[in-house]
Amino acid sequence: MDVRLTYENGTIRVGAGGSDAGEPSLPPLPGVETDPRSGTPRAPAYRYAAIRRALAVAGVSVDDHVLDASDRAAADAGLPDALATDYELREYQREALDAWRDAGDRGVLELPTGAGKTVIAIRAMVELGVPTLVVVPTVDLLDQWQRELEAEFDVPIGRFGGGEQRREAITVSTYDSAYLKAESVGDAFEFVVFDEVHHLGGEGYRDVARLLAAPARLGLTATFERPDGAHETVAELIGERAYALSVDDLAGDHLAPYDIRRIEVELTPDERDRYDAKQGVFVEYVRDAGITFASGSDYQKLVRRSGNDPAAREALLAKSEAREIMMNARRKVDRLESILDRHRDDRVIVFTAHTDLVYRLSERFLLPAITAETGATERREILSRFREGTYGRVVAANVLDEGVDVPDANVAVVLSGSGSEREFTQRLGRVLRPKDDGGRAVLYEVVSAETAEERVASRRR
DNA sequence: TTGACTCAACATCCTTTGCTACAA
DNA sequence: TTGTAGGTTTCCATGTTGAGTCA
Repeated sequence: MDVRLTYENGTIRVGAGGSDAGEPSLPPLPGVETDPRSGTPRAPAYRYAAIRRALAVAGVSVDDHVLDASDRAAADAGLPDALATDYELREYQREALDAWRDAGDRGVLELPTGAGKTVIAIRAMVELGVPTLVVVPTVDLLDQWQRELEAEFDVPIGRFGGGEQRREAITVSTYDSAYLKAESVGDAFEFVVFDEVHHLGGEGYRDVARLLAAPARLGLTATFERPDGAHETVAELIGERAYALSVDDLAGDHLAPYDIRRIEVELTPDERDRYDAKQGVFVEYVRDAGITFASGSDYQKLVRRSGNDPAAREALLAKSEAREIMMNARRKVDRLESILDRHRDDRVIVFTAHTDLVYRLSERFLLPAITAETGATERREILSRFREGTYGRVVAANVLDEGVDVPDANVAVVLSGSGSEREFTQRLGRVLRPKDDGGRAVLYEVVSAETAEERVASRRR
């Protein structure tokens, strides 16, 4: 018996081979179901590798055409000979890559920002020598990867995203463009790299991984686990976490040593009155309605309830106002003044959660500001002046957390932020590139005393 | 090519407590 | 009596991004 495998719009079609007519009697194959309309057995494309393994175990001979497009692309580009690198991996990078290869060329590497995840992926591309798709969350990262790959390899680099749709044997793509194109190019790559792979947990983005047939899959992130538990879906699509290092494993060695200093400020009497009143409305509603917050999704229940329960809506609005009061407290701004004084000669990034505060700080301390409203040109200008030293400090909302090439700094001030461990790790990562003078980095965390922010702050650590 | 705009998607959003209806 | 699941079928608000459209 002989089974024919083909790729079709994001699925693997399992059909009879040429040797005998009719449907073959198949061993149980992972993910394969019979399409009710056409009567054809097929599976989501990400099952391709598992199907191949199951058929091999059952001793079934296979007529495999799934990656024909990938093979043609490899031949056209002269792969694998065209891929080479002189770069020597550091010891932990080598260990990480070996762990991934031992896991069957599948899985996620969890390494802190600045640990050199890109070079590990490039080395993996050289070792596999097959057509590869690199998927990233932002256009900024798209540019960075394209530059790196063009510097390293002597082949044209394709690009999906930022207004360009050009496929090559080695191609970089945004998650959004990959989502739009996955069905039509799912058979053209044998290896796929997901940078900042935690994004793949999003409802829509996970389809990108489902529709690609690529058997080799590498996920890169600094923070694999997601509060909503969706990292389990990522593990199913990409593979389990194969290797992990924390910031502390590398600090002092390959990353700068650092201190975290927590500063508590009191609310002003007026802020305290308003905060207690608003927070009280929320807490009272939660208590009366008997809502518990046993799991993360319980908050969603409250939000849904607010759709037709005016009291729930009022409670949420009150909570939102209370949050704003504690996060933008007046004395945080006063405290920032003394921190900026103390670090006159250092390179400082100030992080906030709200854009209003960014502009207030920008006005009061004459700091260049970056928010979502800052255009691409102006943003590049500010970051480049920060890089060359014209600016010694910059203030930003959540913009600089991820996916942007931010110049080196040695002092971070978190005036406000969410309870997200990911956000905190990313912000810390902004000051951890090793310093020429071997100096320590410092992160200040400014928190309003006796507010919910104390809980928020401990959650993210 | 660019810039301004809209739209959709994603992420965070969290108190110190014990209800109510139904099935086994 | 005891133990367990409950329910919705999208979304109070703010911030951020990429893609697409149009001038």
